[in-house]
Amino acid sequence: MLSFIVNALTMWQTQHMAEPHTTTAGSIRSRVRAEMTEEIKAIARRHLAADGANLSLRAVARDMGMVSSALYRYFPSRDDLLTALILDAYNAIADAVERADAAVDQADLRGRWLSACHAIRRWALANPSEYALLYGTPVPDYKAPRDTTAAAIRTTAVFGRLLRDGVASGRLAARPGERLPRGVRADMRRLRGTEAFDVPEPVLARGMTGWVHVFGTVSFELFGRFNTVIEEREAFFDHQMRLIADVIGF
Amino acid sequence: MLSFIVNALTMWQTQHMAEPHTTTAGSIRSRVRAEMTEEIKAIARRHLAADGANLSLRAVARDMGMVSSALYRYFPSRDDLLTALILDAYNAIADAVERADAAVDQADLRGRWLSACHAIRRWALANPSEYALLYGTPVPDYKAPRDTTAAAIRTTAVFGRLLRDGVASGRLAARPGERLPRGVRADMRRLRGTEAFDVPEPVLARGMTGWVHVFGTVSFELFGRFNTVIEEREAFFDHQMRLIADVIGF
DNA sequence: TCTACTTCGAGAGCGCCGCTCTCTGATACG
DNA sequence: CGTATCAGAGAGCGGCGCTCTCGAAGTAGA
Repeated sequence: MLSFIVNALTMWQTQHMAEPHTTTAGSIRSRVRAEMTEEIKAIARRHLAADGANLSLRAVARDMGMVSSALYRYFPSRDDLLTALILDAYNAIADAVERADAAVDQADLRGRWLSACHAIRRWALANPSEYALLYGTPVPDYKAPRDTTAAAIRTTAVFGRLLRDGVASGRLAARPGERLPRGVRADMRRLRGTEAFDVPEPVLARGMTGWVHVFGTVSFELFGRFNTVIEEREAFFDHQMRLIADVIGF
Repeated sequence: MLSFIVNALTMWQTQHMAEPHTTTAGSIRSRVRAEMTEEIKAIARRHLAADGANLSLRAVARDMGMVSSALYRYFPSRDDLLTALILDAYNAIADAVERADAAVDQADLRGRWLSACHAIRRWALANPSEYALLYGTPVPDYKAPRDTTAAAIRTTAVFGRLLRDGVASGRLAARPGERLPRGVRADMRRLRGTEAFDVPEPVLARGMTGWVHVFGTVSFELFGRFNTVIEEREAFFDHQMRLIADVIGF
């Protein structure tokens, strides 16, 4: 089906043969290959949105106008295609959250927190199947490759920066008499080793409450726990996030 | 395979023929049928625990020593088998939570809250696949039958009773100046219509923070978000639930 | 007790699925 | 220009959910 792209690029190459070194032959193949890969992912995303997590390679291949075995030239297995989608999704939600955070006056910690939280919810509602891929039930024995965890941390790092900015501005600090249980304290201390989360242990612990609560609330809404319970979901979400902002100290 | 049960029961019936009315012939069939149904569910649960949510009817049938089509005498489809498992699981976790709540001095609201929360986490850790079935990504176009929602509410009703007992004892009340956004207030007022949740709107709203946070924390742990982040998970969970107890007012 | 009816399991088969292997024709390159 | 590389097609494997038909066995009523 997409052979017209190949043909077009081949014609393009032929027309420009007089100018060598602008593009090697190899890079043409790889460009076509990259475009095909992107189109496969785009179609796969459409199927994901339509049919939920039961992504069928054969259905994607049909939509591409190719036979299923041909897809294996681009992704060695269904899991690898899913991994690619997951990686893209992690980066997409991180982009959204980073943008939302940056759109607010950097001194307004509470505003940045709320903006970031709503960005997560909006992205999740707009891309429910992809959100479920990231934050829902993990696929049975799917082992997340290293790249995905690196992309996953981008979103949480935004919250880490919020905490650090809060500490830097004096807004956030360990409260007098605030003590953490030994085990919690040990984990928080270890996490401080990561530069993005280098804040006093009690502050970090409160931040994790927020981290859990944002995604917990979004997942509850998306996974249907609010059906027949909460009607005004954006209002409820906003209220919850403000309440947690108070807990954190924003 | 299980024809030995049929045979045994038939023999039993033959031996007791002198005493009519103790068991009608029809009830023998239905007893065997009930035992078969239970065994199918038991095997299905084992498969669920082993292979995750990709439950295969054919595999269950193989373990039962029957051909796959025979299973359809007991469950009209794979979804119906899953529904049965879900229903059982809702009741199992509700049993655990109710027991945990009842095990603590009824006047000790904070203790009851913590006991119930830990019961949820313990049950989830002991039955991860079933927990995922209940609180994880919903199956694409699986429509939860009415029975399941009735069973699902048993667990949340425990938290409702906690709130009501708190209000009755004077421990919980709307705080001076505490106001809810219009949308949230409307939802809370509607929910008060359910007897189990008839507490002042602001108290109910705080209770829902707890509801979301318990399951949010458990899901995060179970779905792997704490990997390489939280090592001391029980301590972290306990800390989180105590923090939320403060928020609620327990 | 004999007969009509119900129930159950087996078997074959349908159209899906992920995945593999082999073959062919087009492209890239020395 | 010949050779090596690569993309796609096609056939096929075993597994899946599910349907239909058939015969054997159990049940119930005269």
